[in-house]
Amino acid sequence: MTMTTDRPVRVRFAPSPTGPLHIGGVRTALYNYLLARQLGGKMLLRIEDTDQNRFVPGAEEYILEALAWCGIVIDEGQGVGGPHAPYRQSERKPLYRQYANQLIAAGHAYYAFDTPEELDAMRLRLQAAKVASPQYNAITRAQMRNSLTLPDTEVQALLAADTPYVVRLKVPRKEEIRFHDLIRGWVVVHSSAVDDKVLMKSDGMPTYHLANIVDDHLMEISHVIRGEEWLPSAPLHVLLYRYLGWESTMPQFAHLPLLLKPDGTGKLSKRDGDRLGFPVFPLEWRGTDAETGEPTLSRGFREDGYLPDALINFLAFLGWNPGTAQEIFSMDELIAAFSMERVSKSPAKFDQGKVKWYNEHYLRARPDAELAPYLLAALAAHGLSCTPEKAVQIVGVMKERVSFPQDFWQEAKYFFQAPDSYDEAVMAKKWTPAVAAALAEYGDLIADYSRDAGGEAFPPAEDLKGFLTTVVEQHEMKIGQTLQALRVAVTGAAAGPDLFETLAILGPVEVNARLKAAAQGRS
RNA sequence: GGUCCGUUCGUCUAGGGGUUAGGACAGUAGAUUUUCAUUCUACCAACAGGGGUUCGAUUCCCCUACGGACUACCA
Repeated sequence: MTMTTDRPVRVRFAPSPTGPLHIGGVRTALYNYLLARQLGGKMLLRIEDTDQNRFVPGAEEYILEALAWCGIVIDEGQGVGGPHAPYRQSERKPLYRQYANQLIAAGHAYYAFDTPEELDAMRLRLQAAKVASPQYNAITRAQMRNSLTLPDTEVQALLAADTPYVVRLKVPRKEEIRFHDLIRGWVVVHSSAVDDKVLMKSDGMPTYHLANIVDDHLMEISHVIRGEEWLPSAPLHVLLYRYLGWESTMPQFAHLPLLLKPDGTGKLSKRDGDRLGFPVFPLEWRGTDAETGEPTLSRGFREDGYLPDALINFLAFLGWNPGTAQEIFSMDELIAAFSMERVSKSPAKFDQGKVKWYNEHYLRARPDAELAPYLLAALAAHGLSCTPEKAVQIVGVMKERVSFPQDFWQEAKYFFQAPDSYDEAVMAKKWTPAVAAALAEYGDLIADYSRDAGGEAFPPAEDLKGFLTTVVEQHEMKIGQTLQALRVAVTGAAAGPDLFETLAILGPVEVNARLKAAAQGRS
């Protein structure tokens, strides 16, 4: 088998625009991209839209946007251009015919005139006869209406009469087909298990199999990295390369393990996301239900608050690992560390908990200034605003305690709105008359301090703590007795970031006002 | 049904003929934080089963079981 290792590395991601890009597709694109970058090769994007019936408007744009959001950069192909344009197979339609003809001329393909009804009948007949694998193949084609069984004159007449036909590959009856897979090693399949696949459909469009091989060859693809669902048809593709005379430049294959549902078994599907409450698409998708025609909304990782770095890091580890203890990888680090040899053979279940963990990690690692816009946006949506500086401060103290950027608003609400209710369990226990008195004095003290500075002073957290210590000592109490009550009176909640940091952000005047409001409500 | 692929803690996985079978997530416990979260520490937890080969197999081979993909004029 030929291993064309010395030619330029060119990989491709070749999705069908039949809907939003699935998260498994994103991983396939990612592995392609990592390999291309690592080896200094090119990453192509080709749109495989040979099925006119399944075309979904907007899907192609979605794919482009999703890849861009993930940081997967396309070097050549749809949306970018390049020397092999067009990169949309529907626009390459005229190109495929000659290869089908070449195959027919060489005796490796033939015309088949069977109607769908005849094909159904054939399958029914074979099933009834308990044939192991009912298919159009070396044996059954002898009973069908094709250019192998019909006299030449009749074939010509049918063709001349524009009778609908397909072109099928003439798969040899007894032959062992071997090919090497980068992940699985040698795979051997007997040709009797491969059927005479349709290469050209009656509408004149090639099927996936023909178009894929022709384009991969023309576009000089060096590695075909795709999902495991393609493994069964790989022997067919090998045959195609051989019969087309391209075996010496046949790409290397790598069939990636599937992504499974988190519960139970089976391939991760669109429905699992809705069922289990997590996205399976990178971006939100507005589609229509295939059966009811109702508009549907599928959530996306982006809209759910996942950071692209986190998603990518997580996805990279679903089926691959560096063999070291390192778990956190930037895209550049992934590029450097990736290797197809370390991709596992077995499928992986999608782990919701782990993505969340990655997201929390990346959220905390992100500079406050980059997180602040999320808070600012939520504020604007609620008709509120604050200075960018304050937003930076708030996300700074909050990011340790949230999983997603959208949580900032929920968690930080009390920085913008005085509490309208208080944690009663804590208040009942901690808001004693003595504590109330001390806190009232504390509020006045810091407010006065601030007023002396023109109402503008925002003392640092340690000063605020110092004031409280002083007041509390005068009341012959311990500071610990007052802390919980102070927090709840000011924020309404029993838990939150460092109390004095919180007070520092709020400012003395506001703190005092809230303290008084809380006291009033309880007197 | 047939063909092909797969099978290590609940999950993602490392490892590999002789190991206390390692890490991460989750879970549990503790420490820190006079809060919660973070962080840190500890604990819990696995080689699908049966045959070989071998001094020795979780590792290599075979079988079984289980799981998955494919089996369209869809990709």
